[in-house]
Amino acid sequence: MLPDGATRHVAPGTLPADVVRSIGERLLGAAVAVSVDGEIQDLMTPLRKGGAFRVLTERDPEALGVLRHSAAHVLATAVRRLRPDAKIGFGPAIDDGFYYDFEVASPFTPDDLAAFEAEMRKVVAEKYPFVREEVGPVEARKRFVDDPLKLERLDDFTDPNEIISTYTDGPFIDLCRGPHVPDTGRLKHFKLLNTAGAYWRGDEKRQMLQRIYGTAWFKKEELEQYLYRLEEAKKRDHRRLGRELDLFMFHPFSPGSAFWTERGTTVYNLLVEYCRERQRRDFAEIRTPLLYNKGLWELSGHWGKYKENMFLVLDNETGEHDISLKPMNCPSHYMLYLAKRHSYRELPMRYVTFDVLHRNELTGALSGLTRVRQFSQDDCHVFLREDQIADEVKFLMDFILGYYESFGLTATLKFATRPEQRIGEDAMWDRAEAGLRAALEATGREYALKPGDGAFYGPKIDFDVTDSLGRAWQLGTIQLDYAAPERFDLSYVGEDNAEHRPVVIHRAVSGSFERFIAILIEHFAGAFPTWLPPEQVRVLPISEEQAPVAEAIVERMVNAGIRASLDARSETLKYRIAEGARMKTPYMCVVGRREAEADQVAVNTRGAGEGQKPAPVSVDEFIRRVRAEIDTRALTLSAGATATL
RNA sequence: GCCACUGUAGCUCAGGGGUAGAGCACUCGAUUCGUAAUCGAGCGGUCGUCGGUUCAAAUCCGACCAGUGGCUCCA
Repeated sequence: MLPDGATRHVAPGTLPADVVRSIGERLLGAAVAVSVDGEIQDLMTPLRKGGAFRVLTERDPEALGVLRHSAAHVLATAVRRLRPDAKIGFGPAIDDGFYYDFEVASPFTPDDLAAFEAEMRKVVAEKYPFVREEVGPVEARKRFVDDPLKLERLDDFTDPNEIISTYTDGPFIDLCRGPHVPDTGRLKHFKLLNTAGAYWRGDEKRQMLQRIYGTAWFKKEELEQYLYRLEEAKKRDHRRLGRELDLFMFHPFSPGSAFWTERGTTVYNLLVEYCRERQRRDFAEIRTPLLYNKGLWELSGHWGKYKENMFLVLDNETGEHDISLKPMNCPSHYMLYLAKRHSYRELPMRYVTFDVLHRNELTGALSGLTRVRQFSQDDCHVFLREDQIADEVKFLMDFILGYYESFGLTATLKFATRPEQRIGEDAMWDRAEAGLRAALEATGREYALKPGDGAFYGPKIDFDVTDSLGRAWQLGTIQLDYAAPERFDLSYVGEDNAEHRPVVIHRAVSGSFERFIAILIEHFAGAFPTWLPPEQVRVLPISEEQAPVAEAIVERMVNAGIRASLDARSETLKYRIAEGARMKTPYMCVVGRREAEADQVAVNTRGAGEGQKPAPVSVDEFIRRVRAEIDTRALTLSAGATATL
């Protein structure tokens, strides 16, 4: 069945290429692959079933994955030519590109990368067809006798009747499911990007392979756009903007912990305040200690499962390292819950805290503000009855998504189930997963399934936001926990006057303020909405003559609760405008003779671009508008508008 | 923690066995300016740290520290 409704009847085993040829010879030249009932396959894999048949050309987004997968093979072909000793691992297509893993005696250098790319261009010029063959496991093993990694992969095929496919392009053969483009000549616009180490099969106990990353596109402009996008993303990088906007810094004396400048601290505190404000009504804020004896962690299970990540402190009296900085808040919240008897009437009970946490992250895992050793979460623990789970999850989800929305952020949802390393019995996990999933589905939102990705004490829903480089970061989370109430013997008194076991939900919204700020910096490219930046308004007198008037205007703004400052330096207006713009100040108010006489300011709005026509607004009116923007936490800047009100 | 790369002035970077460089920032002076960097002068670095090779090391080699990109882990 073709998209136009026509049908072709072919025998099973017919090659898609033949079907495409029957439609048109020209189409065959443009075809990259075909889609049969939504499944993508290449032109040289025999058809096994009929169905909706669609020819994929360079215009179809699904074809890109096929191209990139083939690009990985071309890369391997080139590497094998220049480094015949290289053993091949896996080489899939990924978002925006592809990679291939190799096991080699000595790692690749950047020079090698250039040589491989040049060799790839030769392989492309040679236009080797991708030839698919289907063999049994025994024959397959013969073909890869010299490739131990491929042999290990073949160990997974235990059925002797299994059909295994191989693809050959010129001198290179790979164990591969496909699909592929018809020949290596289809690959035109590509670039190798970098090398990296990667554990064989993602297992840190196995040997480290050398991975080469690359990108490939159908059109030259697409490749150029992609490379341009990478450059632009770097300009948004929160580490760079953090320095340029003078928000925070890092120092080798405390790797993984941020030093917040005066400006950065202002932003940080504003976010904490905002977060606190949104939770004032429905959550109870508490504070608990930072240091604990190991007894608490033994009770919670962290001592066994999480000790590697905890900073241990020497107890001078015992001479033992049996005190630790808390890496999580949960156990301390349970302590406070345990201090009283609770009625079913109190539930759900929500404890929230902003305490500082420390986690001893691996040095190689640290990254700017997104992965640090010291941070604060807006961490909440809800104690509730089992029958309240669905309502509570909905409440928390609405809260989290509403919070993101107020920043213009959107998150993707993940449902993560039991990991291998876990506490609690399977029956408990069955109940927890079913309960959380039901609550999640009741909200009707889309989500991705992440099997085995749950916390060691329970399944969770994660809220991910991506940074400017496309890396996903977990911000919010909702984690269901049946284990902790057991371990800590938590209880409440029910309607029946008997003791019952509550359920605990762990919840974070920002993930951590550190990570959240990183995401916000990149999301706004450093240009925060009016309520958030350290400096909201900068007032610039044109000459010394207006300096006293400008100073008085700043005073009025500050009294109105606006973070305004004066720039009356002996520099040209041009210079001061440029600097204010570089610091991404929302408004720059110029005061010249005309404005001074009329009690006005000429407002330059951030983002309006060079050569904008500054708007004269009365000082009182401008203050009123900025205040309104701050109070509503508006995401756009409009206080500079000239409209007469 | 593992693999690769990087580390030169506060920032961005050039230099690459033989006297340490630029622009910006900063300080001072001049300029008082109508919208995206005014001119001049000055200050500022034992070239990440420690060791080795060498007549001589910022430069070559090694270890360590930190950062970057990945892997593993993870808010």
